[in-house]
Amino acid sequence: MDALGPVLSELQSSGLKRGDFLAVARNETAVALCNGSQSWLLNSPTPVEVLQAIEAACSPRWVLWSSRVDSALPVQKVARSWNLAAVHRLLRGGWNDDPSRIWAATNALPESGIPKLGQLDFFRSPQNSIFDALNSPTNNLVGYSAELAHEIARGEAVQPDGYLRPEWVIDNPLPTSRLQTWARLAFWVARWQTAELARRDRPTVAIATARSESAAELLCTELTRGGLPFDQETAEAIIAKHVGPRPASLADELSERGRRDHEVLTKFPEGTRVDLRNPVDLRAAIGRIGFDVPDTRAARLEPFRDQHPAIAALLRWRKAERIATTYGYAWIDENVSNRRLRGQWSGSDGAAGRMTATAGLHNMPSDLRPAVTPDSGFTFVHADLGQIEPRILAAVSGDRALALATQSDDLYAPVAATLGVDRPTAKLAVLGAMYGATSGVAGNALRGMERSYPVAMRYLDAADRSGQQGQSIRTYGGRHVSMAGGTDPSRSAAFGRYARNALVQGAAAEFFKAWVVTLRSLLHVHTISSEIVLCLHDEILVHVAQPEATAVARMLEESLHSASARWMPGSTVRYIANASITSSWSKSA
DNA sequence: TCGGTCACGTA
DNA sequence: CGTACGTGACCGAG
Repeated sequence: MDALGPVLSELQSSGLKRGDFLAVARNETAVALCNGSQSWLLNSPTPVEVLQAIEAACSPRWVLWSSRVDSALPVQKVARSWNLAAVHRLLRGGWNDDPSRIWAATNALPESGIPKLGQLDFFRSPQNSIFDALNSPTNNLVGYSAELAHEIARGEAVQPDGYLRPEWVIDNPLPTSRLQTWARLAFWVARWQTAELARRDRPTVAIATARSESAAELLCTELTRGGLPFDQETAEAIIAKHVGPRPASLADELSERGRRDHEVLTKFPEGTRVDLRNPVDLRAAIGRIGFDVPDTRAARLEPFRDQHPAIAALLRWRKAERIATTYGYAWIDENVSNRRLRGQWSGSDGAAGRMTATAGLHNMPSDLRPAVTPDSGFTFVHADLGQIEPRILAAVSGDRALALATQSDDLYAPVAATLGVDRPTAKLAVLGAMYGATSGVAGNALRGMERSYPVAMRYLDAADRSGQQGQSIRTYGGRHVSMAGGTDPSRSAAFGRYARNALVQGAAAEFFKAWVVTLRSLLHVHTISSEIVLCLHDEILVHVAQPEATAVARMLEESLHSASARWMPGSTVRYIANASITSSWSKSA
């Protein structure tokens, strides 16, 4: 820590201002920093304190390689950050975000050439070498410092062909000897990414998205660590209702399973031998009792529920089987501890950029939601965004008529009035347009959409055409969505729908994250003892000390307004958050 | 042991 | 023949 004093004063005298990039790489005993002109290595048994002191003195924008490598940025709550992996996914689309790919992108090197460990052809063709690039007047590396050029020339981290050395990339935790280089490289990648975003049609929006996505990564780290408050006893009681009590042994489990199967099998004709878990076999058996179905999905069988006892029994069996296999006792044993259900959170998926989570956090059956309960003395504040996708469509397409409809609490009411159809039809027409539905939408309603909301419809059509032509697209916030493969004629319609949906779903995901990260910092600034414990695409759950619940509910609203104003300045689109204070997740849905 | 298919939960 | 995700059972190839 003795070294911290000089570093602090050097940082301050270097002209580092609030929000300026400061790259950091750390392990358990050391921290490396780079501000572009200088870099430092501090050996410290308490790297956390080092970063906190710098945060307090300078509040920079911390540049991190990724939340996996640097998950322990200890100044998360207040810190501004720039997550190279998250911004890389924004720039390039998809979910690949390892340092070797990020570095390759920064240096305009093809991903196909990224060396794998054990591959010894380091000295590939000299074209595309980083030295050529440095000497080219049109390179992507303009602005590299002499120091970084030397770093590269030394060849420690970077091969002669410009790629990161594979053996350099995989070390975790990072060796202290490499921290300073990691920090230097990070700084320049951040600068390059910023320049790349600044070249976009809407540079301010793109950079704001990059910051928001970076903050969302910090939130994901917190969600992964913190977990979802969960009452195991309640959950096991619900599971028991479906599949019986917790089996005492494997034999017990098997006999319970056999009993459930038997309930269904007896409903089939005498002597039927069918494996309920084998869809091909099952389809044949269903055919023999008179139902010729293309597949055996629940939705397909539902119409015949009352026509044969075997169908009804099978549908009940399916529900129980889902609980037994996916959300049963094993699921609890694997994912629940200390009253928390924990899964791995990711800030953006591979397609349109929604958050994802493992351990069933995003697809837990609603039957089990009553088990999501606050700690004693705490409560939940729950909110979901009402009709978010059509509102987002109104915003990103710039359709003034649709924006006018968003003024209503129920957007579909004015749309129905405009189209001259009933509300359910209006809703189908709007959703159908966004998702590219080809059936089930009344023709006159669709024509009404074209007539009344031409700007929104053209926006969706343009996306559809891009998808069909295999032309990649960008969301409002600047996320690249690859349409590679869309040129396959047999799949062009599917790509059209995919593109259409990606622009709406993707922008909604960006909006949602802007909202939650705003709330996250607002909660912290007001030192409310609360945590965001769940994000579900348009839904958020905050775990909060009871007396502060109403304050949190207020902040939900406040953060929605400030986030939407920042997300699209001057927009007249109205967003709705339905907030409630509740003692279990289920009661709020 | 792996990838593909089916199925199903959530939004 | 609306989209996305994560998960698990089963099948068949290796």
